[in-house]
Amino acid sequence: MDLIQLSAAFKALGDPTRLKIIALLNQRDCCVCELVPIFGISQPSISRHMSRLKTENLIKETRKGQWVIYSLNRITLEQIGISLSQLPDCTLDFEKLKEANLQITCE
Amino acid sequence: MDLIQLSAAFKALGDPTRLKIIALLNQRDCCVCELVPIFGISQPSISRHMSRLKTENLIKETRKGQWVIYSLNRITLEQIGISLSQLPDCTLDFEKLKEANLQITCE
DNA sequence: TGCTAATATAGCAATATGGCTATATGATTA
DNA sequence: TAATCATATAGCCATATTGCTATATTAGCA
Repeated sequence: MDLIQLSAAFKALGDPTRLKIIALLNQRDCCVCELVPIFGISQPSISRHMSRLKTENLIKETRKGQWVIYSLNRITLEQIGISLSQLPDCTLDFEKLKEANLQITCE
Repeated sequence: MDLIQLSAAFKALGDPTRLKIIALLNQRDCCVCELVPIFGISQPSISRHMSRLKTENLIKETRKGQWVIYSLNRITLEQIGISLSQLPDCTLDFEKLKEANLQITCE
């Protein structure tokens, strides 16, 4: 997971409503019509949040009759945690800085 | 760390520039004037990103003469990782749903 | 087939975000 | 004290976000 993907995932988690949806799905699968009364916002708003979370691969959906059951994609959530503790190496950036003589060496 | 705080932290990490700043600071402390040439964006833009990261307690600053040395607040970063793997309990929300007879029980 | 329920999409408005330039502030040095 | 370097803040603009309502789509049932 590179920095661009990771920042996009964080952005998706960076909304109180979406993060709580993740917390709810962590407990059990839900459909949109259950989330609407929990949050007290409109059905289309919830639907769009789900779409956003799905784009970032944070959730999966299964149709069950007239309902769409959303469930947490725990693998992605785990990967995010791992990526956060294993941030990429930026040595190249620091080397370029040194070459350009822009590195600060105070003391 | 509650969901509101956590989502704010994720929002701060949810920008490619800020996340890379975090990755850079993970390697070594930096001042603003080193980050400017790395990103190729204006000094005020970097400064504002730092301010945002500081607000979310993700970084610390120390003045060293004319420079402000920014360093990673590893404790906060760790807490975020922990919070992500220990999402809060939402039993109450599900109970309210049940009371209101809005819980879906397909099959 | 026609009606209803659940979900998704389109389009709008208010607000937030992230870039910029200009300028202020703080510290060092001539 | 005046000039300079590093950083921060203010204000502007373009774009993204998040809510809404109206409407389309999809599935189940009389």
